[in-house]
Amino acid sequence: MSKPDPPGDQEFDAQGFARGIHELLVLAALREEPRHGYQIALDVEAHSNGVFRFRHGTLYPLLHRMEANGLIQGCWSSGAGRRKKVYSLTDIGRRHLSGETDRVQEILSGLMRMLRRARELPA
Amino acid sequence: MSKPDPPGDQEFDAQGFARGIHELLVLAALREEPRHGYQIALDVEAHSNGVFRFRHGTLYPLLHRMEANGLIQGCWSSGAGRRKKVYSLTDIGRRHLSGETDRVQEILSGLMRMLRRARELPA
DNA sequence: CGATAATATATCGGTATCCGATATAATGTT
DNA sequence: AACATTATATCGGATACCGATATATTATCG
Repeated sequence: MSKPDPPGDQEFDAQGFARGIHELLVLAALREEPRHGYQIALDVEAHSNGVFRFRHGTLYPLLHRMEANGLIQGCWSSGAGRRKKVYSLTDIGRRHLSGETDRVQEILSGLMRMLRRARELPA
Repeated sequence: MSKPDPPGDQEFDAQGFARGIHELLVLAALREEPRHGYQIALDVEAHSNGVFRFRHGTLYPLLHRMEANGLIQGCWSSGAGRRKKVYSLTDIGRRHLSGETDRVQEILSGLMRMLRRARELPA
């Protein structure tokens, strides 16, 4: 009763945040301009200094899910060359990104605070 | 072949980090002194400003897993009152915590960098 | 030109995790 | 006596991650 979330618009909470982290990375990667899947993976890897890496078995199902959920929209590039499905943010996705960024940053801050605390202890 | 990890000593990587975040929180909570499960939950909630909360269905299986994996060790308080299982860090758990803290902080830094990047963009 | 690597997308299935629901029981409170 | 809180435990559904596998095009190199 307290969760009227329509399927396709579940939000990150501190609990689910871990699960949804990849989703947020995709949204962030699409912030500037549309990209196709492979590009997103490279982008995320580059901008996280190689810390985050998408596996194929993770990336493509994720993109399908996010498209089904209305966060992104993909269209096949009709040009020459290899077929690519280029994704762009929908309004929902854009709102989602800006809305959740603050919250996730707060979560990360809390997390770093806890880790720092554990570090600073004398023994 | 590249993963000789004995069961019970899997480490966080950027991928698995999300999965193991609760584990790290438990380790951090036990850094100072032994605590029992319920106490750990309250501690984590307090020190994360309520951002992280353990559900029962998450906490206790997690503690059992971590004990089975040798990261923590629990013993039942034999005193009066409600029965409590008091957990303390093992050497492995302590090493794990200090070893992974750096790495996770690096991961979080990378994550925050990406989010900040997405925020700073003009439109 | 033929072989190999890199690009690019897709799906399946095993496994692990999270979490709501449910159960139990002792203690504190009113 | 009734109820809330403390305290632990387990089960099962839902979901996500990821290795493996498949397919096809383009680039590179000998």
